[in-house]
Amino acid sequence: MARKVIDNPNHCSLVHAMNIIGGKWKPIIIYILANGNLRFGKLLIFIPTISKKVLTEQLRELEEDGIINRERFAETPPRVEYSLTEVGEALLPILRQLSEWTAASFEDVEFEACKIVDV
Amino acid sequence: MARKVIDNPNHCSLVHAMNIIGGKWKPIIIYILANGNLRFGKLLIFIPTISKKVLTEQLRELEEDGIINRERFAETPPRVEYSLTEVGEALLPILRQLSEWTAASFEDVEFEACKIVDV
DNA sequence: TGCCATGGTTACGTTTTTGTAACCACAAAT
DNA sequence: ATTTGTGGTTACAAAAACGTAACCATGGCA
Repeated sequence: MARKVIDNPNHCSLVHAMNIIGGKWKPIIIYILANGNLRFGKLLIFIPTISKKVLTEQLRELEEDGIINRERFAETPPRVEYSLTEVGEALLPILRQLSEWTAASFEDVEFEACKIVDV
Repeated sequence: MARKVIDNPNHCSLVHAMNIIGGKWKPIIIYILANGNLRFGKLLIFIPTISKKVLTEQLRELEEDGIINRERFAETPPRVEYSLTEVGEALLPILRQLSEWTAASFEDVEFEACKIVDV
């Protein structure tokens, strides 16, 4: 299935950035992976409202863009672990600032409420 | 028309941020308004691929979220000027970092190619 | 009197994104 | 021999976003 991105004739870096992290789920995936490697199944549990299909799609695109690594182990049942690349890690301080900006600018928003819990 | 936002039961600040700036056009609108107040018609020219309808929608939502101001002058034909609020201005350094991150991480992306030209 | 420009709105249709549910391959355990 | 668990894929349907073209109100101007 061909991937759709925003038309970006000027190669604008902001448009490019939004193509990479601008999906409904991608910032959340990145932020969750910031806490360490995670298997596909765990990601599904951490993001309870995402569907298998969409999670797969988002992970593939993030991998294609060099934001995350995908490591498949030769086991059965299969085990696959996702982790941030260096490029992906470099995004974290910016996402954190975005969170801080929201928390500071809007009431009823707590900083970092997307917290990781044990599953 | 009811506005659709991502379900955010935990009030996660990152999800909230993406609800506000995560659209296809919103970061671009914000970045363009960073250069000064602009009338509706000029915005349409600066973003040649957006439609009237969608621009109106995006501006209304940004206004509702306190990111931009809308000033209507009592003239005919009508004149309406859009500008960033303080909250919107606070977003600019973050968007700039996002641009820099993209430019540094990906080839064929120039920093700040979304430049303002005279119209 | 009629026409113009601005900043919209509306109805409608198309495209894109997201969701649902069923299915599959593999090997290990029962 | 059958079941189990993981990490998917596939066909299909629903929802959301986006685009197009027509329309409108206002007052100034010819």
